[in-house]
Amino acid sequence: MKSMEKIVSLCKRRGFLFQSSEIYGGVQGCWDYGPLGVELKRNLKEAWWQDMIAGHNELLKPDTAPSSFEMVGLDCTIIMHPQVWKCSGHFDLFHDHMVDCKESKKRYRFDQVRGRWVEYQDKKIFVSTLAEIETELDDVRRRGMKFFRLRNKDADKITIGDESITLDKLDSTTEVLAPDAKNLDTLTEPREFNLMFKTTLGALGGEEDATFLRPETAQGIFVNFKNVLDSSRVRVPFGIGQIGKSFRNEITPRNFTFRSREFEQMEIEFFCHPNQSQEWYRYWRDRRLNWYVSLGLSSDSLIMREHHQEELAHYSVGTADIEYAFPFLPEGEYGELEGIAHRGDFDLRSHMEGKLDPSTSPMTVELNEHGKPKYRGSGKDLSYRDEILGEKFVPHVIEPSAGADRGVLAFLCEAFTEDEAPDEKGKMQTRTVMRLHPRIAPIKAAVFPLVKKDGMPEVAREIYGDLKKHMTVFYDEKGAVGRRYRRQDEAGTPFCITVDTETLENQTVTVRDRDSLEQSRIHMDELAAELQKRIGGV
RNA sequence: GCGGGUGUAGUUCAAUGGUAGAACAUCAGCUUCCCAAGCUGAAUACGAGGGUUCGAUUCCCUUCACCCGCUCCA
Repeated sequence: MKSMEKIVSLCKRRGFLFQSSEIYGGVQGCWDYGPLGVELKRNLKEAWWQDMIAGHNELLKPDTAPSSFEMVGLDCTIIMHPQVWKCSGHFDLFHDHMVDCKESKKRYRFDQVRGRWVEYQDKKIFVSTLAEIETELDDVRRRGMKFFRLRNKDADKITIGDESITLDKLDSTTEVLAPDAKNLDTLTEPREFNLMFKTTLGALGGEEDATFLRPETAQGIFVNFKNVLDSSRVRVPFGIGQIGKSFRNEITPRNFTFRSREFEQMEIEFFCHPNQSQEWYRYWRDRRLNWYVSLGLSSDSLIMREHHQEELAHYSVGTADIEYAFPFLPEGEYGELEGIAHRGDFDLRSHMEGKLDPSTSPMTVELNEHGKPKYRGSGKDLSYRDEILGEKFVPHVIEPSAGADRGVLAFLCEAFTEDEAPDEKGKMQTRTVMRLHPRIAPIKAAVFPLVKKDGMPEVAREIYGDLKKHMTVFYDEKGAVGRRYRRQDEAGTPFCITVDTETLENQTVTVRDRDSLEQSRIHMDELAAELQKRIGGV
C-alpha cells in the first residue's frame, strides 16, 4: 500500500527531503533536499536539460516534429524590472481581492462574485451567486424569494434588476446576500492577497523601488528574446529553455512539496511561425508526456488533460496539463506536473506594445481610464524577420512548463514499493524499495566487500575509487551484506557490486540488480562500461 | 483563512502532575562467504513561548508545524 505517510517518513529518514528550518519549527510551504534528494533532483534537472536542450540535434528532424529546430538555454535573474510583471499580467492577476463570508466561512474572489439587486416592498437587497451565466438569473430569483419568504405564486411581487454586476462595482457590501449565506452583510472587507513575494531593490528603497520575486521563469526568456536572437544566430522555429527558482505566496501550501512557496521550474518557450503553432503545440504536448514515461512514470498513473475551450484564453489554440495520480489525492484525481500552453503572441507583443487585453480579438493594448496604455511595454521591436520567407512576424509561443519539485515528488511516489520476502528464519519481512529509474537514482552503484577480511575491503575500495570517476557510488563494509543491500534498496540504488572470494581469484565481481535481485558476474575492468550501459541515457 | 485532529529519540509508537520506555534504525567491538542473523556496549526525544503549581512532557493560554475537510490554486 502506497501511503503518503510512509513516503514522507522514508524521505526524512533517508535524507531525501526535510522541512525547511526544522529546528525552529519549520516554515510552511518550504522544503529542503537532503543528501539523496539533492542528487535525485539534480539528476532529474540534468536529464531534462540533456534531453531538451544540450542533447538536442538541430540537424535532424524528429519523427513527430513538423521540422527540425534549434534549442538553446538561458539563466535569468529572479529579481527583474517591475514593469515585467505589469506587462505579463501577473501584477493584476496576482493581486486578488478576496472576501470572506462570516456565516459560511467561505472565501470568494471579490471581482468574480456577481449578482443583482432584488426589491420587495420597501426593501432592496443585493443577491449574489456563483451560478453560471445561463442559470444566474434563476438562482438570484430563487434565493431572493427564499430570503423574503415568498412562495412561487408570489414570484411577480419582487423586482429583479436587469443588470448582472460583480461585487467590486458596489459601494458597500452591507446589503449583500453572500452566495452561501442566509443573512445579509456577512462579507468581510475585501482584502488583498498578494501571491507574488514583494521585495525592495536597494538597501534604502521605498515603495517606488518595490519589485517582486519572479512567480515564473518564463518572463526572463521573453524579455531576452531579442538578445538571444542577436547573439546566437538561432532561427525560428527554436526554443529557449531555463531551469530556476520561482516564488508564489500560496494561500494554502499543502501535500508535502506539491504546493511549495519556493519551487523550481523547468520551462521552454518555443517560438514558431503562427501558421505552424498548432502542429508544434501537439508535438510538444506528446513529447513531454513521453518524457515522463521514459524516466519511469507509469502511463497508467499519468493523464493528459486538455483544457476545455472555455478555459482557454481566446488567442490560445490549446493548453494541456500532464497530471499524475499522486497518492495524497483521492482515487481518480490527478495533480499537475507540467502545463503545455499555446500562448500565441501575447507575451512578446505585451512586452513590445504594452500589456494586451486577452479578451479582445485581435488583441489590443489594455487601456486605463484616460485612454492610455494601462501598462506600457518596452517599445522594443520583438518581431522576427524570416530572411528566407521574406516575412516579418511576431512568433507564436508554445510553453512546456514543468515543476521540478513536483517531478521529483512524482518519481519518489512512483518509486516507492514494499514487498515481502522471508528472512532466513522463514519470517516474512517487508522490503522497502525505491524503484527509481537508474538515470535519476541518487546513487548509481554501491560497492561492498562480502566480508571485512581476507583482503576483500582493499579490492572493493579500489573498485570504488575507479567507479567514482564515472558516477555517484557508495562504499559500505559494515554489517551483514544483506543489511547493506536493503539499505541501498531504500535509497533507490539500482546496482550493488560485491567483492567475494572469487574476485580474489579471477577479478570478477557480482552485480546485484535492485529490482530482480539477480546477480551476474562481471570482470572488474568492464564494470564501468557495463554499468553505464545499464544506466542508459547519457 | 475557517473547522477538526496531531506534535515524545533518526523512524514508528508507549507511559506519566515528581527518575520518560520499547521496537526498528544509527555508532563501536566481536562474529559473519550473498539479501534487515546473533552477542556486547554506546549515543539520542517531550515543537516553541507564556501561565497555573513547591514541581508541568502531562493542566490552561498563545504560537509554529504537520494531517483531514472546506477555501484557494494565475
